[in-house]
Amino acid sequence: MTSKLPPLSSLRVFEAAARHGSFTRASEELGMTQAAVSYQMKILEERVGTALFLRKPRQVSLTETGRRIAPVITEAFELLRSAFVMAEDSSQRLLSITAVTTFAASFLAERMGSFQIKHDDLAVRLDTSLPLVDFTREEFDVGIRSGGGSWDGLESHFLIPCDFTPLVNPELAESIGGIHQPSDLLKLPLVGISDPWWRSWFEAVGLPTDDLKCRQKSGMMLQLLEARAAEAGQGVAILTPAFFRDSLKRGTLMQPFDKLCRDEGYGYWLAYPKARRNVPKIKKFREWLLAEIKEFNAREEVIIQEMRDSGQLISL
Amino acid sequence: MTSKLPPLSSLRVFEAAARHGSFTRASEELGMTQAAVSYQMKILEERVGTALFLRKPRQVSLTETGRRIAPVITEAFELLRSAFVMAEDSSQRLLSITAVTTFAASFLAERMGSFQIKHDDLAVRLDTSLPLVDFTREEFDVGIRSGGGSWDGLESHFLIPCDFTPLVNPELAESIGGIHQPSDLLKLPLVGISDPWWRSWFEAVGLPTDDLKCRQKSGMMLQLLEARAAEAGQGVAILTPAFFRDSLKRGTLMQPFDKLCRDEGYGYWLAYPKARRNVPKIKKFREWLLAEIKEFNAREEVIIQEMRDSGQLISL
DNA sequence: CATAATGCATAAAATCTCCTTATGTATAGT
DNA sequence: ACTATACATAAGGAGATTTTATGCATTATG
Repeated sequence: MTSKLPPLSSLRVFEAAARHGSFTRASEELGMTQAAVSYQMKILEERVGTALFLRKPRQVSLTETGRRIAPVITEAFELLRSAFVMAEDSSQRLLSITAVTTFAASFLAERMGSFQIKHDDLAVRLDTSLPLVDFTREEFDVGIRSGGGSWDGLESHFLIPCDFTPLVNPELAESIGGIHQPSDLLKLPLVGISDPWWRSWFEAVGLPTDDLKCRQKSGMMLQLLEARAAEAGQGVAILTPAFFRDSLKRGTLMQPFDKLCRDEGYGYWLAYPKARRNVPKIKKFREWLLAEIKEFNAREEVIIQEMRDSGQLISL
Repeated sequence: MTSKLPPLSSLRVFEAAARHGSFTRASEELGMTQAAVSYQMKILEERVGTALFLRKPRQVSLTETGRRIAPVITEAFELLRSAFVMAEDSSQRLLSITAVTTFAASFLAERMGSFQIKHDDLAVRLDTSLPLVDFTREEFDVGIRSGGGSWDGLESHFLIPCDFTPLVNPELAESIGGIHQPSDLLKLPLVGISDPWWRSWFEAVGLPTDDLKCRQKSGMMLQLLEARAAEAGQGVAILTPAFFRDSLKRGTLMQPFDKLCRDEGYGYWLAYPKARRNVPKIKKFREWLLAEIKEFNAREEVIIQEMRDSGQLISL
């Protein structure tokens, strides 16, 4: 039923040759030699079983059959071309981001606007529902992940480290007469008590951790919930303060100590398939994001310095 | 301007894979291995810069982009296919014959009708204006030529030999008291006096040929004119009697002697490009023509025998 | 729940296609 | 006649495509 097509390469050559009425001219357009065009046309004619060109003295001209199919072939190739213009267009117009919730909510949410303004030709889809996207299975362009930053087939750029320190609602802190040393924290409920970050942090400040049971998974995914709980005064949470500058500034959260712990080697990363590193929309996003991160880090330094200077942070 | 197309072979594969939603199924349709399909899709996606399929557990599905271009690609391929169906159709529907005038006028003219009836799906173009067609330069399917039967790149089938003998208008013959021996012919004007056939024939019957000047070219092309002249009583012509059975039967021409000369190895041939021997319309024509020739030869034998028997032919 | 079957990916090796180079032929223009 | 143009052809090689063989993940089955 599906009548077999002639070699497609010969069709492309035919299309050009028919359009120019000249093998030489066609070869120039296609960037190949005249001999190659001649060869391809021979192949094609043999395959079709009919002459498509008449070899006149110093030129070729289409036969009846050739004249009949030429416009159809040309149209078909124009369709193909248009398909790929479409493909580029459509695939360039939508940037799909999958990001871990915390990062999306605290970092991206307030900054995507600037990206949209800068690249108003790009629509953005930001999805936080999937934990660790496999780019070959899900249709995303880039991902923001937490982890070690080394994934198979993926290019990754370090964004920010997983720093953490206890944050607490100031009123809650006041209710126990303020927090002056780490052990004061134990007077309050610990939000996310099974988060391994707690153990790390307590160990780092020299407190016993025997009665802390750690869950397997890091609480990074849950930071947002824990932060809300802490803001609501339900206890102390162990969080990445950089993500909660707003709350810290507003005063719904405070950071008692300057002691930050860090998951060494772990952090937030931008990641995308290596092979697609030069796709324009990905390039645009990468450049924008890394610039934002740079600015973000610079600001963090300033803020932390200010907090130290103003005595808001108890240095341990 | 002409945005470069991805490898066309990969497009064909994509078209099938998209249609089936399965690499394995596509590979079956295309008669290649599943690995090849997988490879081609990888190539294509790299080239386009976007995933076209999502690799789900036990199946693949089109991405947004893939879904967008798939129907366009399919349409393009359908166009291509249709072009070649058209090509076959159109090239199969018209049979172009180039034939030497004599053969066309005397043999084909009265028989083409039977061919048309037998193959009423075929239109026929019969052209006698070109002497020795080069099939690479002129758009003909088959040719009927006279000559040795060995042409470069052409398949050829012997049709009938170049027999010749003098023919004359019976009334003209009567005007000199009838023709009883070859030398009687000399009493009449010889039409086409410079035709080399005259020399051959006179030599064959033992008459001196000193005063005959021969032209280079055989008169085969001119037989028709000479025949008309002879019929009109303007002289004796040297002709292929098989071509003039009508006139002989009607009595506008008569053949005085049974002595036929023959250009050995020369004759009328059916010829066409070797490569096209299996093209249906050519096959049809060949088979029809060879059958007609067979029948024609059988009839000739009968006619000649009858003429001998009835004493119309003087045996030399 | 273990096992088989299905569907795709990948690596290595074998082909095979297609292109180039080099040359030949025919023709048109000078 | 001579030169330039346009196409054809042959040989050789580079590269693309395909196959084979295998692995992996998932679904279906006993």
